[in-house]
Amino acid sequence: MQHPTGQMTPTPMAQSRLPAHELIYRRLRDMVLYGDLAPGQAVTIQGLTSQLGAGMTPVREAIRRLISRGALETRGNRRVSVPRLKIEHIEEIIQARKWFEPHLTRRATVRATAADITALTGIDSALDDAILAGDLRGYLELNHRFHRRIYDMADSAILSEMADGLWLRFGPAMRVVCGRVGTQNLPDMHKAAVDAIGRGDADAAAAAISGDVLQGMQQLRASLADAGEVE
Amino acid sequence: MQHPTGQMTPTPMAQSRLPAHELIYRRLRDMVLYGDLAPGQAVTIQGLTSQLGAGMTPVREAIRRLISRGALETRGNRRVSVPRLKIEHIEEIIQARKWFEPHLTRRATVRATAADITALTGIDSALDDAILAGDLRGYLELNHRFHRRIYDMADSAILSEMADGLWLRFGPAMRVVCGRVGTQNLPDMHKAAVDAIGRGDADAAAAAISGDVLQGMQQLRASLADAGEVE
DNA sequence: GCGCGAACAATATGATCAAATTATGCGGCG
DNA sequence: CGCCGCATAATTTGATCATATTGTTCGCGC
Repeated sequence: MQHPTGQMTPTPMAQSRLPAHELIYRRLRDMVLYGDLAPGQAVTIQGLTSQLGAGMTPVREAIRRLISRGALETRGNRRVSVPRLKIEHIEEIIQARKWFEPHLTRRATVRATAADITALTGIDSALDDAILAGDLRGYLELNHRFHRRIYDMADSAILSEMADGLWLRFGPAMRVVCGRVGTQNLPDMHKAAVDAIGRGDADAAAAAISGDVLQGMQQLRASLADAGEVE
Repeated sequence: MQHPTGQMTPTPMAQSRLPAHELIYRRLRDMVLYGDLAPGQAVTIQGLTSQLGAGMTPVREAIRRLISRGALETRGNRRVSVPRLKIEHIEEIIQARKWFEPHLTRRATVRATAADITALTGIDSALDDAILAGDLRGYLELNHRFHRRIYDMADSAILSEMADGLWLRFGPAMRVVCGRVGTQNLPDMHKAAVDAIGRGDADAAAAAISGDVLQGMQQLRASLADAGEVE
């Protein structure tokens, strides 16, 4: 029962008794995560207060939290904007995910319940639909949800939070790249992963997830190397 | 009302005026990091406003940032306190550092300059003094500075930030443990590490740092396993 | 043991101040 | 006569605060 920082939304059944700064944070986080905010775009605090109809303080706190997680950055002295992902930062993210993802997948595999398997299968099925429909936003959201479900299964609060934080960094760039490439030839080794997890084969599951992640990250890197700038 | 009589920041040079929320954040972070706040201790926002002589908004933002990094937690619904490190969380931190530290050390080794070596040597020398003097706070601070200097040398903004964030989680517990054990028999494989970095021997450097970190973390785990509760 | 209310602490707002960016106007130079 | 650069004004935006509001805790009387 611990999501005090609120970077994870475990259940969609959220209590509406949550403070405003928490709600604002989640909305802003999702906007970053699923590409509603473009890389380089400025994020003004007063713009958000009017756009979201909220007061200044909750918005400020939400922005600070996003900055703290690397989802936003302060440029120059005070202005805040969505970071433009640099090539060396992608390298770092690749290195990190190359360790985090198989590690968490292994732990998830040995802890997986039947409910977990059906949940993963369901998410992946919905993800296929989104791909076929060309629903970019749906793809991004379901893909993230798939991986985060595995994080949750791993029962590693700290490591999951760290791995999840990486998504905030490549989210905006991912949106741009997918918008260019299209949703058709996106990596999807999810079925192999779910299968391996269901069999309890941690090695195979870790390999499948690693392959999935690596493929996606390398596509991101390649697309970003082409057009060094993404606006 | 309160005009800063001067920017007498101890070590850094002429730092242009940083916003209050940034200064408060750093002070609070250091308090967590070096054990001025005990695990489980409550952190009230109004207490800090009066203690630090600051307004509410900067304090709130600083606290949010610390929560976001796992340095503080919201207990129940609203109250904020320093987290009590649980044994399973230590396991996670150990796993993470077991990957982060050698990775960053390798990168640091191939990028090390002469200035880096002298800096590391200087920090480690001061650290020895602190140990001899039984200066616990000095030990904690210099030990952290030593490792963070290596992070900086690795030139990996994202990974460094993640690795550094882990310190916020075990900082308070580390203080308690060191207070019990004393500063004498604390791990210090720093000299071997600096030596290896100076030789450009990435493998040896990574091994030394790994040993140093593992030793410290295992001591932490052992001490915490003894007295499950730390007050 | 169980409400009830007082005290306390966090949440949220809008006002106010300060900084930075953009717009503007003036004079000199080509 | 028109263009450029610099200085200054205007506007936008961020930082901070005092205060009102809301929710939580805890002691007191029943």
